[in-house]
Amino acid sequence: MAQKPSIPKGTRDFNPEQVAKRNYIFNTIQTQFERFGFQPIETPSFENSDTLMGKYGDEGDRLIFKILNSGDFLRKVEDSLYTEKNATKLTPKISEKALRYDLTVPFARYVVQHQNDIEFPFKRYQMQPVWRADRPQKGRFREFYQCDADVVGSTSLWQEVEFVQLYDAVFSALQLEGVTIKINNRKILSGIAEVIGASDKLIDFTVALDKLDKIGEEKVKEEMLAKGISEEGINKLQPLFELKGNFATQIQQLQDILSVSEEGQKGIEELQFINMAIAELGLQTATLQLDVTLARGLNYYTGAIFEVSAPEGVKMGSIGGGGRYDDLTGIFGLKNMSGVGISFGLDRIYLVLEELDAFPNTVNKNIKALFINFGDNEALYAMKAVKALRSHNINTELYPDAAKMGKQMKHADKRQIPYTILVGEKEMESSKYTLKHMVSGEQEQLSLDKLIAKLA
RNA sequence: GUGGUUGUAGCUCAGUUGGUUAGAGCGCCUGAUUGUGGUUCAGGAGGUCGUCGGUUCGAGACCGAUCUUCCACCCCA
Repeated sequence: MAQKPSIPKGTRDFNPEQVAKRNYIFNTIQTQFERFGFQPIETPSFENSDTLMGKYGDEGDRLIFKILNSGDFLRKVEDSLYTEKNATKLTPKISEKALRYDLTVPFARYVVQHQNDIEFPFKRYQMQPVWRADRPQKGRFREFYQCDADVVGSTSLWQEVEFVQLYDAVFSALQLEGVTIKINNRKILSGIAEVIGASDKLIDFTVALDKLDKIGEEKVKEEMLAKGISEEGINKLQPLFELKGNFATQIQQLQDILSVSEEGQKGIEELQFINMAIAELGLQTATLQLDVTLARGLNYYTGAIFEVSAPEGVKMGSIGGGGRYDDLTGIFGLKNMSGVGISFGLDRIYLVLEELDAFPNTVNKNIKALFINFGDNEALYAMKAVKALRSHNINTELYPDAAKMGKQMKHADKRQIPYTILVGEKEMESSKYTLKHMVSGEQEQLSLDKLIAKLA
């Protein structure tokens, strides 16, 4: 009868230590979000399917977890549709709800739905799990947390500047030094596509360009050619493959390439604005880097595109991403509402901190001392001390059973509790408490006041 | 969704061309030690070899399916 228990692939249980570490990351991000003026909202874990479907491209639709209708959901399905076995057609008939795929689209829905109650510009943050029916890999799960901060209702580029500062603030607070904030602009990509006569193939063009790091110049050219971009156009890209120098000099070179594209020029202006502001304001530990091959979320980004990569040497995909979307709420019927935002991948940040051994020791919320139980008389006496310690904000507890002392000590040892406190007949007579430091093994006799002073 | 990979005790892993009762280290339990854990010593428990089916006199090993792990694509945090 007993079945071997298991959890679905791509999901995880978290033990107390892991939860403590995750909360540390959550709290750090939350503190910075609030410092920058963002306010929290939450949305349901599942949405109506039509809210989500079609917002992330075909690939995205495939990765959305659909929720089966309740009841006798097959009864209403026409026989012909059922026997056709076409999932794309059948799914909408048997599933009307789906699990949240990211936090941005539900946020857009939220803004449109509550537009009359929202004071714009609206800065919100949201830290909730999202689900993707992806095939799991390292740092890639089917249930994971995103921590998003977005602003809607402002086209000001100062927002982009703020988000670069926010990324820097969070990763500095996490003592995760050396992350790279990559930035690009949709208008630059459009401009380049325009210049090479491939405006209608923008997505194909950028998807290929995005792989430059991974597969190299030649393969990128091959892929572009295969997607129908002319050889002449690809030749015009040559200067792009040879971009060199810092942010400002790369911008200079881009300016030459994009001189004939109005949209490209606009993108350059925006990047210049952001770069100059950041150069003036400075960053604590992160680096801002122009990356013209960066092409994420093109289904809705219209201006800046951000991606954060882990410090060099850590093998991990991006640990954050974001960008500006001029018309995300448009699909829900609210026009002219520009948004810009960033996301932190909690689970990946966890893996990076773990790999770099960068969690502080203080994440542990363990109790500071365990009272040894010598029997009901002694336990009642000890409980009074427990109560006194707790009233001084000292985390402590009494071992519940009068078990053998060895067992109780071992329990304290296993839980890595720093102190044990012994209160037996001897101590009760002298009104003292025997405090044992578990690492050194040293013991001392203390009055209650001294005990509190020592552990507080 | 495509291609590959992994699964043996709580954990990490051995297990020969298919051959008796499947092993080790660590961990766990008991005792040496009825007011002292982490060290030591003695003893002990624990596995339908991921699951289902097939080949065979005989399967942990070979074959198939399925689930799971990890990796590369695709895509993405």
